[in-house]
Amino acid sequence: METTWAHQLRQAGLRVTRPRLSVLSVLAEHPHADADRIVTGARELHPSLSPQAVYGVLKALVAVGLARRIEPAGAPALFELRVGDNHHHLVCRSCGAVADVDCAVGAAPCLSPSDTAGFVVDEAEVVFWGLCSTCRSEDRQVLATGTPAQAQHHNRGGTRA
Amino acid sequence: METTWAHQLRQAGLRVTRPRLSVLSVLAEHPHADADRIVTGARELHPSLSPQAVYGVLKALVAVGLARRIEPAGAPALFELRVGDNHHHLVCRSCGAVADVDCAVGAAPCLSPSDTAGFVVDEAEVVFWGLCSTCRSEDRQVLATGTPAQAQHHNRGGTRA
DNA sequence: CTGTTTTCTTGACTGAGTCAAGACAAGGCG
DNA sequence: CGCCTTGTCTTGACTCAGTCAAGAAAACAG
Repeated sequence: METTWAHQLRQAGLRVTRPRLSVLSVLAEHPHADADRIVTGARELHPSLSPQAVYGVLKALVAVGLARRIEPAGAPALFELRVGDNHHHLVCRSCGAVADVDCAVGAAPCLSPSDTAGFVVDEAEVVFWGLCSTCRSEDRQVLATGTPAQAQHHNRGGTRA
Repeated sequence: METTWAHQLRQAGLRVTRPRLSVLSVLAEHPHADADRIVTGARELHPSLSPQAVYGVLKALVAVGLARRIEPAGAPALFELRVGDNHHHLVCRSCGAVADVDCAVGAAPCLSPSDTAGFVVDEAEVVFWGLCSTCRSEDRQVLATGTPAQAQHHNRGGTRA
């Protein structure tokens, strides 16, 4: 497995370094991690790793197509290793948890707008907003308990599938 | 026209103030403006207007449903007055220009994911990424002239429909 | 093993947006 | 019409995510 990362890096023309392998391994474990979580996770494998190094690694991985960057509105960017299949995302309004959804309609751009207004479209990005099952039950509990405080972002950047 | 804004504000339970009317009028002229452009534009009507006031006004307008906030990846948030019809957006990768697209499939959520992974979805947000006609011709020109520099973001936050 | 080139570390910096305290204005009431 | 309350705006400090740049370190070709 780890060896596979090395191969993929080399094939992409990137050197195989500990920071890169660490970041890849964190991404494999946490399929929708933000930069901060990646720093924390990768430091278990490479304690001296700096945030800037992670930003650099992520930029490189995205540039060669080994990772993909997604930016749900109002949250820091998330990164995932699932690339090349133009899948979409479910995002929880309450906790920020993200889940993958296979693209129903074949290859990118899986949808086409009715009127392109002169644009040449190459990708359709779809984000489904809603509440994950955990937050729904929490909200019910909150209501049942009588606590009126409205649900806020409890634990941003979740990775629960 | 201006009077209509006043009515809408009052109906929403907001006081009618010069900053709010100025922001609304800028949004009417520039249907996809970012905060910065709104500050600049609104200052023509109300020179002492501060950026923070604009942030406050925008937050209030969004909260009462008079405006909608969109956040294309990699760009500052944009605001629009077209609300309540769950339409979607075309975004130019090169200059950031945004155009509206009517939602092909009825009311929100106009799409439903195949597998909701336990989420309860209430909105499907769609962004079509591509190149606007202007940037396409510019890029062709660049190629024709032999300049190898790849197209970057020339003029973010455009409002061209 | 050595040299070249990429990559990482360290640290300063930017841009977008938030938070908080006090000044000011909108509009209800007398 | 003018005062008073309350919501809104101004001013200014601050946060968070991410970028830029210079030098140190590590990868890999030979």
